[in-house]
Amino acid sequence: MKIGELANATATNVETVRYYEKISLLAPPARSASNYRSYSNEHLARLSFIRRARDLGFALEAVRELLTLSDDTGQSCEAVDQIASAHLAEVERKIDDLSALRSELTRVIGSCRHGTIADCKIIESLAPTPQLKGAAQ
Amino acid sequence: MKIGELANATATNVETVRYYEKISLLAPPARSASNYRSYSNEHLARLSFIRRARDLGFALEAVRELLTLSDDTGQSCEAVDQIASAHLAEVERKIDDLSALRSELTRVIGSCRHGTIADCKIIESLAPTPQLKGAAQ
DNA sequence: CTTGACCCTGTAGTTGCTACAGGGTGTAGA
DNA sequence: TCTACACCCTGTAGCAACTACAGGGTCAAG
Repeated sequence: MKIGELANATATNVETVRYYEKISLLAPPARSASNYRSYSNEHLARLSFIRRARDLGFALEAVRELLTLSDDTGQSCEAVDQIASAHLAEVERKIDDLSALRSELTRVIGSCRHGTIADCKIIESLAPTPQLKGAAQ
Repeated sequence: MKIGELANATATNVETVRYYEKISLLAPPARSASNYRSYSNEHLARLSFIRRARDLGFALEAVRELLTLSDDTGQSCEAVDQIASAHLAEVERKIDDLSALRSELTRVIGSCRHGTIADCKIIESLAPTPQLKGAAQ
């Protein structure tokens, strides 16, 4: 199949497919007489795997490792579990960070009395020790 | 004060300070005889504002707008409120996305029976229609 | 007078794409 | 047959927000 069909089948951008080939995440396919890329079902399966992993938020380097591991069917899946767990931990860390951010933003926005900038509690909470402004250097 | 002192006072990287100057977020300071940057307290206040806004997750372009607005003390703070609220909405969207991701990852990892890759539920949940593998192209 | 900490400019790297520019190919309709 | 159009090719530059050099200069202490 041609690159456009593959891209379509996996909801991927054509440029992204070529990018994956460039960084050796996807093997270079055969070429037609007119130099068009010609993909096999193996390529389709591989790209689908990549897409699914990306949808789960895995970094490209993690996807690369997962792909390698998935080929080594006899090995224990400990390494896979480890990559996924590390990723989950990272996701949880981000959620915690963003939740703290949300609280703070909600608080700051909630204090806004919708007056002028001079009285704006949002600006105030950003401006540190405003009395310094214009002071000697 | 010199760039190192300013950086220290605001928990910022020296390179980041120069970067902010380059993108015109921070005004170019005076220079010493030996061409060292020499910052005023105004610069300190400005950079502290930037840092605080960045800590709250505002994009640099949003910070730029907030800085401009903060100088216009007579104006209504509606625009400020709007920027902050839009940012909060974005943060909430990200939290939702990550929460969904967490659920899915937890489910996938939880199904792992710690056997071989061939039986690995994590790999399986990434691999789409695995029976296609190696099929004709 | 040398060592070390600091400062300077400018450029390239990071992640994961996306968007051209400037070409070639293939097919369907007038 | 011509031509329009959708698709394909390579290569490079751009995005956010820094970070990390390379290859220099400055300054104070010992």
